[in-house]
Amino acid sequence: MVVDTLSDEQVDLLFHALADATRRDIVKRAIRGGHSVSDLASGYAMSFAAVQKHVAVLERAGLVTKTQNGRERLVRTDIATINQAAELLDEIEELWRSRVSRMSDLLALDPGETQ
Amino acid sequence: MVVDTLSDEQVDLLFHALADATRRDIVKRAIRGGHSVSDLASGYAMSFAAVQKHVAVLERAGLVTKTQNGRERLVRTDIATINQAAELLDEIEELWRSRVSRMSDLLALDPGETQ
DNA sequence: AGTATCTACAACCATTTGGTTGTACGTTAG
DNA sequence: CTAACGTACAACCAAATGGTTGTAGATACT
Repeated sequence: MVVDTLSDEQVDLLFHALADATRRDIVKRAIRGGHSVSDLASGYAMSFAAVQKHVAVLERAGLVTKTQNGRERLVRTDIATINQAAELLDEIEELWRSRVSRMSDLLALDPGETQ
Repeated sequence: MVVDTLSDEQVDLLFHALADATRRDIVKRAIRGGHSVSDLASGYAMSFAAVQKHVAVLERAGLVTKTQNGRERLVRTDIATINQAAELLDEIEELWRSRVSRMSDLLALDPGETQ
């Protein structure tokens, strides 16, 4: 179930791509696929080229893929990459769970703070 | 179980804070707590001030908190914020699941590709 | 008291980001 | 063929990032 060993640089690209509201919106809109870049661009108050750059950032991060369809490029979200990002956070939570369960930590915590 | 309604700006801060290997490492090291800023700084090949800035970025994102202890500031990871980030990605995955389950999508997918 | 340690913060700098406009090229429609 | 559309990419610009050094204030040690 663990897909990982993304490099630090790849993880940087991943989270950086997600750190922008427009890009997160594009990811959601591209889940169904079938949206061209200009189709996506029409939904935002910025130039086509700006949206094109956002899509490129998402593409570099592996969050979307583009497939040519005539003169358009159809954008589709790669849900597996979203899943990898979620797993990275799960790993941190797992680390938290395992470390907090040590006796020394439990003794230092208030009774209600263990969960 | 849903904790959300983080603003777009807060989500930006969250993912941006996670988009740096040094900061992700600090988050992991600060899970147990008890590390001062200079303690953390000694582990990286950069100045104290640089690490201090990284901690400030994490603090603004709500990923760590600092508590004064004499002349030091002890840094501790706020696991709830990590959880919020994970939930944001889960929401996207949920969106994917719900949309992909529409008939029009199912018809276009290979039998084994629906899960 | 005097010194060393930990932190905060300002100033500075090179690079990256996120936006713009303009140009060029492939593809579709008349 | 010509015109319109969708895309790619370069050049440019202001602002943010990620690093540095230097200065100053609190706290602890002897």
